[in-house]
Amino acid sequence: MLKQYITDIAYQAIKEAVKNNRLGEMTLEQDFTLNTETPKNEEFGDFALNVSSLARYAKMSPAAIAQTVSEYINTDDIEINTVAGFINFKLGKSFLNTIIKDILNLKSTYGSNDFGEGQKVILEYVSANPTGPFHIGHGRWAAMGSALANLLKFAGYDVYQEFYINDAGNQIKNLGRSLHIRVLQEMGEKIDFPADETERKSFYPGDYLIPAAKDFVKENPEFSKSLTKELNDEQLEKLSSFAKAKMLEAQKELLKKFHTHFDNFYSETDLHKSGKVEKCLQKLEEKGMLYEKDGALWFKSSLFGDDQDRVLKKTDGSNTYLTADIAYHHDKIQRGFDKLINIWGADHHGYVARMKASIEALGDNPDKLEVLLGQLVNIVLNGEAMRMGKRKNMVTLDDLIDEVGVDATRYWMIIRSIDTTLDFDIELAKSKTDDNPVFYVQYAHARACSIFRNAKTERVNVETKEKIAPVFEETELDNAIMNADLNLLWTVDDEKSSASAKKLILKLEEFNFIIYMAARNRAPYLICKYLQELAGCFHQFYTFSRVLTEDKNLTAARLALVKAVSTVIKTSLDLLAVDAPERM
RNA sequence: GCGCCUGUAGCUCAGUCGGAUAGAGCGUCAGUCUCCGAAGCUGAAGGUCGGGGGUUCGAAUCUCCCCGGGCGCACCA
Repeated sequence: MLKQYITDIAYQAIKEAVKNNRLGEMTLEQDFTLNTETPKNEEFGDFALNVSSLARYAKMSPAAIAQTVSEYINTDDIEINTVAGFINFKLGKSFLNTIIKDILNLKSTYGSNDFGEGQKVILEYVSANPTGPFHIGHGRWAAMGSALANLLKFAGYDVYQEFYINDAGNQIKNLGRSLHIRVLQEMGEKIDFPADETERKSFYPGDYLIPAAKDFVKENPEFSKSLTKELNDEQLEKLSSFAKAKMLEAQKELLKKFHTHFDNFYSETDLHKSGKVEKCLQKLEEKGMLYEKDGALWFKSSLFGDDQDRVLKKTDGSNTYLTADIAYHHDKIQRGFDKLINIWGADHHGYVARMKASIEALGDNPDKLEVLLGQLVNIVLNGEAMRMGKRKNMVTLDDLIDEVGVDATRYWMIIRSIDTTLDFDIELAKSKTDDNPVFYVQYAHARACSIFRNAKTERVNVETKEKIAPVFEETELDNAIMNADLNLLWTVDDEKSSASAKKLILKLEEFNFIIYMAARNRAPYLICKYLQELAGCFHQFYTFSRVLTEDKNLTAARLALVKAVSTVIKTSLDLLAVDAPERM
């Protein structure tokens, strides 16, 4: 990427200057970092390097350092000037043309890099209980997780996506007992969920079990008839596993619809059956990490930075949720992953310390686990925020998607940094106006595509009814673009046209840096931000530069730029798994 | 009380892990379609970066103390 290129040039110059004793007391052993940035004010140049950080070593004024270093920079086609402690670089046309050529040649791989060095990453997200439909929060993790997976792959990681099914424990029994009530209702019995608030909490009274009950009765008529208000273990087991399978199936279907792909669904029940949980306990025991107290088995997690020790085996002999989770994460490491990245809701942040503690206790590096804590989602309806999680007005993800569509839902779920609470404004996400960044970006892509359509099809002048011949035959269009003389972009004597073209090309180049930053910070929202800026630059270019003209050569040059733009928009939207429409 | 996140323009948010005059979108106001999609573009107004100390050449950014908001502190999952 160009930023790196500039930084390298500057580093070489500093080296030369030091060798010639021009930088005061500066030596090369000194620990300094150079940071090339894009200036806020574009009049300064295309890139800027701040050398103030060298002042303390050189014992010279930043301005003098900038001046001296700039004398040792020699490159073709870059203009250099210094202001105070800054060295400013202005790129020549050859650089700009090369950027377009690169994009046209690299196509959908433009922007990718090997930052991840092929590290094997297991990315775990959503991991919901199979006890009901997803709520809106799950939607944020699903959108963000799948976008992050795409992004990390693009940045050179080897990513494996996994969904941990929390299908063990009491909640599954509660689900079975809830289905039981719905089945009895189906059979015509007058029965309902307990009215008492606390008792009701161990049931799932949502309507979504009604269709499941209908299916159950259809598939198990005799069994259903034999059911009474009292359940034996065998019956409960049958009901529970039926409901669980139904819920899981619905969840999988929705994930698919939501462009979220998992390589594997990992069942907690299977984990228990495999004996891995017991094995993991043994391992902890052997390492002296366990002790008994008050009839329970405890893990010395406080040795590794946790606030307090944690119970792994309850007094009744059963394992806690944590026990299975420890075994699960241990298993991930055993499967050979270098990096365990989890997306958890902020309400689980207390678990990070104990999870890391368990990894360390089992003899691995706790830094292998990276937990991304996502702040929660509020639904904003008519300008009023509704807390999610309140059972009454819980909006399911399915409802939300039906209301605003997959694309807009995904985009809005990704648009904010994971650290901030997301206000999801339903009306705004639905709106097909310029308030809505999704449409702004998609429109830019559609507009670019429409230029290509027009370039090769006959049009009619609305005013004169005259036919306008296509600029290029379909067969020659691609060739014309690939072989365009890009210097023509700069020969027109229209200040605004060339300025907007240059700004646009530099924005295209910035994509490399954005991918690097977004991957490094695990921050897919940066792609949204970038897309909006890129779309803005393109719209501006479009207003100042007519693409389809009678000058075939100029048209080809501008089409090449438009092609580069649509390529990068498409690549970016693909990373977000949001559609890039050719017309809207 | 302890822990994590957070407070930046009227609103929603950026701010590249200490650097140039703090940015963008929306909203407001003023312009802009005989021509490739006006779902667009141009311009203007708008901020003592929650408050106060500290660190240094330099702080929205680091540190400490207050104030406000969200989430969590189970032998539930």
